Amino acid sequence: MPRFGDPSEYRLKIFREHNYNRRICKICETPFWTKGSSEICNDIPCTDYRFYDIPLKIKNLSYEDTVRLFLEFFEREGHKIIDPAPVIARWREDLYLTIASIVVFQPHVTSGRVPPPANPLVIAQPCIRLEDIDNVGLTFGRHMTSFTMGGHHAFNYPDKYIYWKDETVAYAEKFFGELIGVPEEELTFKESWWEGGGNAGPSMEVTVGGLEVATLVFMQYEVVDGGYREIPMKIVDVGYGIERITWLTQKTPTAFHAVFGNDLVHKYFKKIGVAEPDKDLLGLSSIYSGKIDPQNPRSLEEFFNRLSKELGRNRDDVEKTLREAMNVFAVMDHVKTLLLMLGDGVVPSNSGEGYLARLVLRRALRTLRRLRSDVSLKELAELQMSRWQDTFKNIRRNSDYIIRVIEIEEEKFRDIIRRAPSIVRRYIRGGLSLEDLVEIYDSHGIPPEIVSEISSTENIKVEIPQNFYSIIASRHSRAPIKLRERVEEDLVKWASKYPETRRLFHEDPMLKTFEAKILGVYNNYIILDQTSFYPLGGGQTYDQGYIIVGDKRFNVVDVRNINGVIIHKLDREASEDLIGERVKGVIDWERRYKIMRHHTATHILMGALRRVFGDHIWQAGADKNEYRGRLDVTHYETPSREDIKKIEDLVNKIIDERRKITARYMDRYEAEKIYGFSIYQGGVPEDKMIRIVEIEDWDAQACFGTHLTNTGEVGGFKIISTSKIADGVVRFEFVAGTRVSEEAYKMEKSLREISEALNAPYDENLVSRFKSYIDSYRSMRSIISKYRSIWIDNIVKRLSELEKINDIRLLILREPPEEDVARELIKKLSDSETKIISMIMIPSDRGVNIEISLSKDLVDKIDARELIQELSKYFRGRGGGKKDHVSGVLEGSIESIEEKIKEILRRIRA
RNA sequence: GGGCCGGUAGCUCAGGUGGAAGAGCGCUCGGUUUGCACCCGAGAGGUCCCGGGUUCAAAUCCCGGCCGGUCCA
Repeated sequence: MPRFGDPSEYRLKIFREHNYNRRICKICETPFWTKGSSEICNDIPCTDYRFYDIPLKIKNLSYEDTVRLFLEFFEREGHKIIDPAPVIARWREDLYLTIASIVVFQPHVTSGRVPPPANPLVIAQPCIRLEDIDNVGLTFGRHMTSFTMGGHHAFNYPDKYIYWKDETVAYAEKFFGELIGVPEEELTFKESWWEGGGNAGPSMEVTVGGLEVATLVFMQYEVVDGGYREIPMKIVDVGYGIERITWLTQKTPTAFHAVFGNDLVHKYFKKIGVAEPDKDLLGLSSIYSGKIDPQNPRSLEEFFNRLSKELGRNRDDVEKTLREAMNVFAVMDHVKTLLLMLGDGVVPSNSGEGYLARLVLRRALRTLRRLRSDVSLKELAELQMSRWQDTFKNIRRNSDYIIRVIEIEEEKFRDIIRRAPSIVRRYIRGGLSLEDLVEIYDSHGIPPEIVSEISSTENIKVEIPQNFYSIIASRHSRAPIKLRERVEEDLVKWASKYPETRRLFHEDPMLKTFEAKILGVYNNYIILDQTSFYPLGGGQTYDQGYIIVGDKRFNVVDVRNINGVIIHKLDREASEDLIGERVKGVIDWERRYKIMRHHTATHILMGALRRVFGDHIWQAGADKNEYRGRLDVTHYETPSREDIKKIEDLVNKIIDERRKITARYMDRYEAEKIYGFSIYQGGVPEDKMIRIVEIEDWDAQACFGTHLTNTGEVGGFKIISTSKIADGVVRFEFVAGTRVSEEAYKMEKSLREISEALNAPYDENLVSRFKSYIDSYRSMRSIISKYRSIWIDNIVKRLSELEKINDIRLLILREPPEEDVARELIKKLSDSETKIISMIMIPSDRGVNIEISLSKDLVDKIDARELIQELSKYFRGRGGGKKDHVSGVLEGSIESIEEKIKEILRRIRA
């Protein structure tokens, strides 16, 4: 696959007209375009950070200033400003995080199915990328896990051209040259190639004094079988690095100083308890930091060497100071990313997007531990919340939730650390192998550095391989994320030949019977021109019922939706002759109505949960059938009894208020604007017009399902169970309408059974009656234990009366009332007495269960195992045990076994 | 969604090659002692997560399930 596009892709008119020269970098051999005379590409690592020396017109932009400058510039240039989307890509099936501004428009716009909200447009989109999380800090802010991509996009349709490469380069020239004031010879366009998400195209990296400030991508191919095919829509996908530009204009030592503010950086060092590097060290570090390549540990060594040499300082002191500072920067970065994620409602979890939040959080906690800081993450988060809450509204809006969740997660991490020593010790058997290390991390989440700390107290040294985390990664198989259910391919192919089915169930959700025409037949599947049968989808199960054709009746057993064509599965094969026939359809209305009640109840519940718990409640799965509704949501703890009562009361209140329910098609961008992204609870339709189901002033969701006309029709609501199905995901199961009565009956039945078993009347006294039974049960137990000791005393008192054989007393407990007590007794006797053999014999359906115990002094003379062996020879039994205690089963009477054992004992001396 | 680890006394956990259910802390009682994890002695407390299987015998081995933890996507 070619790394670069054809050179002609980059030979633009604008470069020729504006007198740019194409050069090849002497160091990295990358082609680039410049008006200057430099023979190197002006990008790191071929150069140091030279941008500190480049004079600009605009100075000291804050992050917020840069965003405004960028948006307003492109607005003046005819772009419409679009509000940013959440950092959690809830509209994407294949992605958890918004990793670039173009993600906001995928896949619905880029696929051509939905027009963009404006064209061209500009957006300042906060993004999160975790691939380089290990590099954060090391590079002084070149890498950050969260950043804002200043995107300007133009979507060129075959019949509608907006603009392409020349205009894009011209914008960059104007923005960086005229507006920011970068001298023209300092602006460099490096030729490059971009690929991602199945698309590809030439790109150009805009660099200033070693800093890459923008990437201009021209999406024009799709990757097919390792080759490239031109796509009909050509997309300008440009990202300006808002943080980089902020850094460029402020010329602070690190991007963190520029973006977070010097004040916050100072506070972080102070709170964490790490000394800030002095001005000389930091100043020089920043210039050389461009040479650091995190993939190459030696580049870091060289960086420290170079610094200490030029400053004439101790090499190790320099390294220690800077490494600590790098860690502080990493914590700053992680906390900001965490605020953005939590602000958008992610709940930390052991799976899904919640895991990514936990990953960032745990890494911050580990870094703080490495710095030996005892500051709480919560405090550090609060510091940053005041920095960001005006810029990112969701951080302010959900601040209580953010703090609460950080507290909970910190506690969980502390738990792991607290438990770590005993877990690690479990693995230590003379040493710890790599396999042990991997398992400790993989199964218990304890990182090797903590293992090493713990094992060193036991004088065990642990070697941690450099590539530890890639070893972990390689142990895990890669499973595709969020796989969709598949319908058989031949069905899809068949269905695609037919027009979309008219959806009578949407036009009138209360329609019970309908007439239609058969359009297609395929085995036992048929397609109609219109139908009232609801197909499986949106977490609502399909309808059942029957259709009548002439004098034949077919039961409908399954209904599916294939791209708008609804296929009905019948209980038997239908003939193709039926095509064109009129049919009457009848849906199982009782069933459907129950399903609708559960579906509408789900929406009411969703609204209630978001009000009781907060904006972090998102649907993680749902299922509604005629028997019950099930809703899985993201939440950090299982709801208490009080919470559940509150939720039930709230839902029932909404039911009693008879709120209006409306379903209508809306422009998706308008819907997003009015209701927010929370309309996408059950997935995202890839259409311009989306169906919004709204419960008046309570809940609005993009939903395909059938709903009641007002909430009163739900009739009633009861949660029947809640459970935690994964960390951070809570499942609610509930019933609505007439099903509430059925559930109540089930509970009543249990209570009645209890009352019958107690022989007590089924009335309000049942509970106290039950409690008194429990009390008498307890007193019985204590009485029994008294009788037990009487029984034991009796036996002990008569020990002297026992028959002696060869001076050995023989105690036989025949069918004792309690086997366990008898066993306990013979064990105690064997401990306290001498010259005694105690036995238990209990008849069973297989013979006699026998147990023999020897007092300690007899063990030298007699082996209990030999005893049982010998007995089993006579009585066809089996048994074994230890030399002072055996058990087994023998076929014979208790008396005959007793005689035999006496005989054996008499023989012993002989 | 997948992999791995775990579930034993109120708590933290041991036991795990099948053979009589354990420790520390906590609790109760008695003794000792005016002080910050006092000491000594005695005692109570168990569905060894649940269900099935193998076996004379299962906390232990096998299968299924439930619950928790963790890592990866």
